[in-house]
Amino acid sequence: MRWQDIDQQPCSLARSLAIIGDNWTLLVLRDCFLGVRRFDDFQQRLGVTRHVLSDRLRKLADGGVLEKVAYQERPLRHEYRLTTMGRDLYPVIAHLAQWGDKYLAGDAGPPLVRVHRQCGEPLEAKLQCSHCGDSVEPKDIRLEENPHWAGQLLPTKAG
Amino acid sequence: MRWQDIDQQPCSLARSLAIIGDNWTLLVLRDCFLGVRRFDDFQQRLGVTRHVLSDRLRKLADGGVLEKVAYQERPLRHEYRLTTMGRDLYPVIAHLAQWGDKYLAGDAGPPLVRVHRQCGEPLEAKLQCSHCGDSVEPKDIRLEENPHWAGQLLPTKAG
DNA sequence: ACAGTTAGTTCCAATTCGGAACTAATGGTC
DNA sequence: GACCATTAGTTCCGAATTGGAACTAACTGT
Repeated sequence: MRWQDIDQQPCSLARSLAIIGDNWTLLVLRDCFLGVRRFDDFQQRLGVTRHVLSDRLRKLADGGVLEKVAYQERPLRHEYRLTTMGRDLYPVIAHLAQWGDKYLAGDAGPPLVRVHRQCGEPLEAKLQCSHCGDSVEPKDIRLEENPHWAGQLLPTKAG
Repeated sequence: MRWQDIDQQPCSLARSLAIIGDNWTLLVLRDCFLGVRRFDDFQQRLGVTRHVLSDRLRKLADGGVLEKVAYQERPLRHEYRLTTMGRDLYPVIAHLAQWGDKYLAGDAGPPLVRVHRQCGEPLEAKLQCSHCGDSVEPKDIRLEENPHWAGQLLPTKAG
């Protein structure tokens, strides 16, 4: 199977990765959350080649994560802004950065600290059930298959 | 800059992506959380080619996300198991799958529902501050640079 | 002796990437 | 008017990676 066909899978993770799972794409989104909006700014901060950046921005815009907005005419110029759909990816990025802070920081410690403005404390994100408020680990989750794909999604004991 | 050098960046997200940001890798981890452990099972479920799978499993093991454990000798066979570091990626996968459920599900709805065993309700993950308990959005976060990289990480207004 | 199992490795053509140069549309300066 | 600067890309080429298939290694069972 080719990676580009991964969005055909009946799996929400696979479909998400079809939009944001390419190399460089999550770093583009990191910079979006830092306020970067213009092509050359992305290119200089990331060091990615221009045609790869062009491809990734197009995929993000096609996927609805970013929107391309004209910020001037004569000459016509566009910038890229997060949509609501894009802003909803913030928890993914926050958890991934926190994981890197925990396991991959060097001697100087984490490069950035994310401070919660309202309470002034560094953010410590945990996976919590918003129904009961308890924190959630993998073993606390039971998966229920949508009957439409019954028996096709989960591995069997046989392998 | 080459993607393979991205782990040199002073950015926790970039360093995380150096381990788990390649195509297919997060789908390998999805299957790990479903209990898949063996090479051929990953290969058949994912449809990825064998040498790419081999490469990704090696990177995950080298990165400390999976450990390679012998489950028999004569002939020697290994399986891949999540480490604590690997299990700590569950929030990333849960949020990403939830995002796909919300924005990318087809007419039949999300393929899987993640039920919190303790309370019996479907998991609705939100980014929350574990200090004050409030839910957190991008605009609620202020970034503080580690002085070691002062002025080098965040974009300037000038671009 | 021969098929089956499991975890890979090897080979090749096709695709994608990294690096650099180039284009297009326009404004500002000498 | 000629020339440089800005911005967002596109084009070109050699190198690296991928997808697909076949092959290897080390056994077990019949």
